[in-house]
Order: sequence, then structure tokens, then C-alpha cells
Amino acid sequence: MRGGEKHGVRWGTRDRAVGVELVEVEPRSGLKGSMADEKKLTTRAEDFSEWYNEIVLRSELADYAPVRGSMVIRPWGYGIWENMQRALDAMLKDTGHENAYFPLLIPMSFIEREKAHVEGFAPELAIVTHAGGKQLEEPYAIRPTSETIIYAMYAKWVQSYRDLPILMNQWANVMRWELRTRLFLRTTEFLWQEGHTAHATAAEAEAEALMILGVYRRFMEEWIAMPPFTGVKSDTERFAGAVKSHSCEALMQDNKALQAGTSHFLGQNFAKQFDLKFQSEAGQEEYAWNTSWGVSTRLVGGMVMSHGDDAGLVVPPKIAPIQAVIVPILGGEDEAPVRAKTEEVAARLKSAGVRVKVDARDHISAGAKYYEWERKGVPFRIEIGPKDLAKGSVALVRRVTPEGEKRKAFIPEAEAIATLPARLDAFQGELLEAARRRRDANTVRGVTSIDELAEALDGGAGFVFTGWSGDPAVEAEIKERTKATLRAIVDEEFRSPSAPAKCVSGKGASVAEVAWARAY
RNA sequence: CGGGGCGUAGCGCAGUCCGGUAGCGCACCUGCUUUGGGAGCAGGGGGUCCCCGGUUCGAAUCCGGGCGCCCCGACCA
Repeated sequence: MRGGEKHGVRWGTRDRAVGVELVEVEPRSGLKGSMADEKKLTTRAEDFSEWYNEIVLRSELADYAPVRGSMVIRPWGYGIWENMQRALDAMLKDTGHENAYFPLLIPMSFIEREKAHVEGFAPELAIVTHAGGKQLEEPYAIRPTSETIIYAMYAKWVQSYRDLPILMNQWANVMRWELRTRLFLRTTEFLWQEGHTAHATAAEAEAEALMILGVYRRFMEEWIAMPPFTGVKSDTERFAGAVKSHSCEALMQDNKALQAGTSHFLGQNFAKQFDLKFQSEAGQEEYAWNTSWGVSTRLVGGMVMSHGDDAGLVVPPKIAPIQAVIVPILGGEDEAPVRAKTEEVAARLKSAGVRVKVDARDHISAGAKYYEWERKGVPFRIEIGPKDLAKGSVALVRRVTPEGEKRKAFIPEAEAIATLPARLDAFQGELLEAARRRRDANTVRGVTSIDELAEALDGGAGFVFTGWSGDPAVEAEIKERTKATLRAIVDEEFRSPSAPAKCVSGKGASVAEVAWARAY
């Protein structure tokens, strides 16, 4: 039985030209062969996508669910998301926003009201046509985003400029019927936050959109250790219904860009369609100015591709559900005191503010536990065995060994406990620094022709900065030739010391410096 | 939506060409010995072979139809 039909859900239709190209595809490699092979992960160099899939599944971040393109976020993945959520939620509240919740189902007529918006989303809508055993008079869209329902409600609540601004955020799930799906990066249903604000003036709304962009950027750097470039989207890449879209663009280890967060100035586009009006101080009736902005569970995928290595995930300490795992070395007569010591060390770390777990399972060996927790990306491991008991020491291992240090350091127990919080901070900082260096080392500047751009990308470049005339035809040509898209008109901070004079196409003067990249 | 691959125990696979009692490794359970980088030995449990129909004395295997997932492409947070 097809769930879709049974429950009266149909999908939006698409009509699009399809170019066909025959591609030889390796069968899914999977894990096979001897026991050693079976436990080995595909390396990033062998096959980056396969590495990504394996890591997500085998570190238990997520698993495929029965519905095409949908996934279960497992406790390890959800714990990371919760930590991201907690941090960002606090930042949004600090900047004056309140959380609310709007419904999942949106009348189709709402979605259809804003022209660019429908055109943008129609192909990926899932639509409820039946409920209560009957066909509905008006179908409902499962929200792909909530601008329409939210501004319709704002219109009800706003009479005068005194009711503005409205600064709301919601944490919710949304659905976009994607054809090509990828765990965390593109699933039909995903979790996100979407902020929606209404203001009395354009300037105030524009400032809001820009302020949020800064919040996102800071959040990504400080918590996920994923430093993005920021900038403004071109007309072709702009959000359906927005006047101006700001974006955070991060660089993954395969040198593809990931749009990690967007913040839109919507002008009065939605206000006019939903009659979101207010009486100004001067007594005039005016349309409000809106912004919307969001980040999603895609950030978890960004974390994986920013920091993961061939042994598994590397989770930045600030968002790691477990920051240190303690593994007792069991066996023999010393078992009881060893167990007692691990519990004692755990308790002391916990009161020092460290999220810690004792892995006391006795049916698998210590070595097996090391591999498991490394695969999951836990920042630190502490081993405590009979020899440590005698010496008052512990073995401390960081998930990524710092340059010039021994992997496993036997240090006094008291020192380990006292220094762990600082070590976590240092690790967090080093991850950010490494990611920033990687981003900058893979960014090519000063490119002045499309040939040179193509060459750079084929040579493995990540972002390529060039001048641009503002002509969308140039974007089309570059996409056709190189598969790269214009990720953003880069913000001032990231621009090259001297502005490019000419457009990369060779035709016309440059009006802005832009970043190109192949993207997720 | 076009192309390709795959569906057999929880996972990875063999068996399918050439029909004849459903197998292997890992995982799991029990016991003993182990435990500082993926433990060893012994014993054991587990299957609508994706689904529906057909051919046949007999179908994982042959034929027809369907479904699902993954990968690649065009569309997208």
C-alpha cells in the first residue's frame, strides 16, 4: 500500500527538460571482505561522498527512514543538533527575538499569493488533498517555509507602528520534495529555525537582516568552528520572494561550498500580498517591511565535512554531547577499584562543567571502545587502568593529536582533571583555526578570465574570487562550463585588497567582487 | 524525472547463468579464559530469499508485473 495515496498526499508536479548522460557507476561499495576490511572506513581521498555516508551511518548520527529522502536523526546526531539549537537560541533571544510556533499545514491559496514565492516552491511542495476520509475543498501545503502563514497572522496583529517591530522565531520541521537527497545536506523533511520579523521602515528591516547574518556567522565560527564567507546572493540565487538575500558560505574538505545559513530582506513583497499594514506616527497607512532567516540541520552535515577525518567524526567540544569519555581498563583483581576510580574522576569532571561519560561495558575490549568513540568524534578520551591506580595517573588522548605531541599522554590524574576544560577550549580554537586556514588556502583570488576560473576549479580550488559585471548571462556561462555557481557577492571584510577592475567574462567593468564555487 | 546498480539473518555478502533440504564472515546469546588500540575457544539462536502473479513434480534461481533504496545527471536549505 502506497502511504502517499492512503493518506491523501500527492506531490507537486514538475516539468523540466532532462539532459541525459550515460555514466558508469560503481556499485555501492559497502563494507566487505575480511573482518579488518569490514571495520575500515572509506577514506576521504578514495571517495568523499562514500566517506560522508559511511561516517554519518556508522557514527550513528542518522539512519535512512522508510520514506525516500527522509532520515531518522539518532541520539548522537540529535544531541549535536540540540547543542547547536541551544547556543543559537540564546543568541537570538539576546538580540530580542521570541519563539513561537505556527502550524505545519498552509492553505494552498496562501502559498500562491506571492508570485515569485510560488514559482520558487511549487515544484517541491507536498500537498495534503484528503483528510477525515474526504477530499478537502482547498488543499493544504505541508510548509516548505512559513513566510505566508506567518505574515498572514502578523497582518491580524498589527494596527499601528506601536505594534512594530515583531521579532519572532520558530523551531520547526519543513518539507521540500527534493529529487536528489543526501543525509543532513538535503532531505525531504528537515529541522530548522526560521525567524520572521516585521518593521516600520526599510532601513530597520535591512539592518535586522544584516544583524542576523552576523549572528549566524559568529555562531558558526564560535560553536561549529566552521568559518564562512558572507555576502549577498545574485538575482539568480536569491530566495524566492526576497529583495536581498545574505548568505553564509562555508568550504567543505572536498572544496565544495555549503550554503550554511541565509538571511533575507523581503521588502514589502509579502506585506503587500498579505495586507500587513500599519498606521504610521504621521497617521499614514503603510505596508510593513519584513525579514526572514534560517539555519537547518544541514549544519550537522557541514560539521561532518569540515572536521571529520579518516577515522570518523570530529565534533567540536562546544557542541559535543560527550566531551570526554572515560574507559576503564578492566580485568583481573583490580577491577573494582578501577571502576570506582573512573566514577570518581567522572564526577569531578562533571562538577568542573565537562560533559563526561564512563564507558563501563565489559563485553567489549578497551581497544574496541577507542575505535567507537573516535568514530563518533568525542574530543577527549581518558583511560584508567590498574597501573594508573598505582601511579595516580591517567592516559589522556585527544581526538586529533596536536602537532608534535604524543598521542597518548600519561599524566597525573589531578592535572588531567584540572586542565581538561582549558584543553577543550584550546581544541575548539584549533579546529576553527585549521578550518580558517583550509578555507583561505583553498580560495583563489585575482582570477581575471573564465579560462583561468575553470582551470582553478579543475585544479581543485574551492572558492574563486573574481570581478563581475552583474550580468546573469555570465553566471549561466560559468555554470555551463564549470558547474560552479556564484555563491555570493562577498562582503567587504572578505574582499581582496584591490578591487577587480573588470568582469571575469572580459566584457564590461566589474561592479562587485564575487566568489564562485561548486556547491552542495 | 532520465541513466546505472542493488534488494537473501541485525550488517556485509555468496548462491541466481545451469531449478532439487538456504550458506559464509561479522554482530547476537550461553559458558570458560581474557581485557593499556577492533580478544580466544566451545556451544547456540536467528530467514515471508522485496512484493504479487505465472511456468514447473519442485522456484532465491526461469518468465511477467509492481515496489523500494543507493549512486550519477537536470532542480534545490
